[in-house]
Amino acid sequence: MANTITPLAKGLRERKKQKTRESIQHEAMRLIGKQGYEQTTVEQIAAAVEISPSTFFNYFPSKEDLVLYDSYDPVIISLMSERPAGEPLSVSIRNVLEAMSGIFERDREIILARGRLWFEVPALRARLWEELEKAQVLMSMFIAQRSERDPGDFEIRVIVTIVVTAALEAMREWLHRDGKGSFVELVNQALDVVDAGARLDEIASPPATRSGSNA
Amino acid sequence: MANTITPLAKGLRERKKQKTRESIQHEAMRLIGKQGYEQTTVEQIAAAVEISPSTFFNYFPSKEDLVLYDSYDPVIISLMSERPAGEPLSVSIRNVLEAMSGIFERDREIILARGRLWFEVPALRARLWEELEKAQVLMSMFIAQRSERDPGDFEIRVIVTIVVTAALEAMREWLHRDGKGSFVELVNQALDVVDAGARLDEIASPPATRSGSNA
DNA sequence: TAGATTATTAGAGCCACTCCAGTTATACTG
DNA sequence: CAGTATAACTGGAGTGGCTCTAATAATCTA
Repeated sequence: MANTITPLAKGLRERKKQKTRESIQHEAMRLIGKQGYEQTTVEQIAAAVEISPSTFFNYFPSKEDLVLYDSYDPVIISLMSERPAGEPLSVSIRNVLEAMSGIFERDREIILARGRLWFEVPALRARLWEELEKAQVLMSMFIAQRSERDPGDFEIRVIVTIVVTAALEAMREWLHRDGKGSFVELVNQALDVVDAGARLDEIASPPATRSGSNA
Repeated sequence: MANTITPLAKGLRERKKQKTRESIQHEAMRLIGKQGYEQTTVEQIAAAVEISPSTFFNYFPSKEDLVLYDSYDPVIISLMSERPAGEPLSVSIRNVLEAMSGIFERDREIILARGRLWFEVPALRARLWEELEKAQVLMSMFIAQRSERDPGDFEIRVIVTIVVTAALEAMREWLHRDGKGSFVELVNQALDVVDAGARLDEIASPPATRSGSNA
């Protein structure tokens, strides 16, 4: 897929490298789309791109990274850093996503394909979490700065993790609906739940509570 | 570690199997504790228990399961199902954990050791998420039943994922503090954040901040 | 064009994990 | 208590992701 960011490569070396990188990803996605992730071996991908398997690992540290790698992060980070200081995280996310909804719509098909892989292939789902954790660390730093707290602050981390997983759940739902409808809207819905304190009764009518939570 | 649940094995076969299973886990934890997870091979573990590597995989589908496996789930499920219908999930969790705090204190050392592994070894952290997802499905079913909604309901899933990840973050914090202090209390703190709608300003006063964010 | 970098490669090797066929130990039946 | 069904255990061969290394080839710098 044509990359949004084409950093005007300098030397032949750089250009060639970038081309190889893209070739690998392209061929890999093609093969994986046809055969499935687990059924596609690194050897096959390497063969398709006409490089040696060794070289594959020069470009991607693992087969997983191949699928995980995307170019949205810098955009998100940049947008996030433009948000005003006092703003609650969930609001920031709403705004950032709103600003990105164009990109999402444009890349809908690709996001769909990759998203499906994420959730269907256990190895990838697992790795996805790793990536999200990195994102969370970043976000924690943002909020910490805004609020003059420590980036390692427990409450901040909780807030971040809540918001991120809510968004992820929205992604899952979106995939579940086969990419029909607006992803951004689903995230907003998920964030509504967050804002409501994750209580069902704030959303629907509560059933007859014989409650009496002791302790 | 002596299992809480000793189901009064019937035949010799069953008893022997259980003993082997425990041996494997015991020896494995010993080796891992001494050498680290990645440095400990299945072959070594098998050798220590005097079984063949093939047999290892008869007992545990993967090396990861070895560390992940625990016996709290049934307890939690049972306690959860006793919670009254209208109760918000975060409240249920608070109560369930309160009821389990005795167990947590008793098994403190083991939980600490395993917890550290979870978060330090990437492969395990990844698998942990898989397990948590299963737990989330279960919880969704509980709430769905209570609230007469569909178990696949988007909002329910969001609520569940929020609460679970908040609790997990509490676990991380607890480990970060080397197991000092009460785990249950940390979970409560995390759930406070959930209840407050994941907003910092509900917790602390918003600062003046010179914001910084340029771009 | 010479020399320093950097990319590419084959090959050997590690380890988790699978599959299979043969053996051995327990359980059940008459 | 023998005989057979059943399930556990085993070695061995194989796969695939991934690492390391040492040699070679391509590109860049001067």
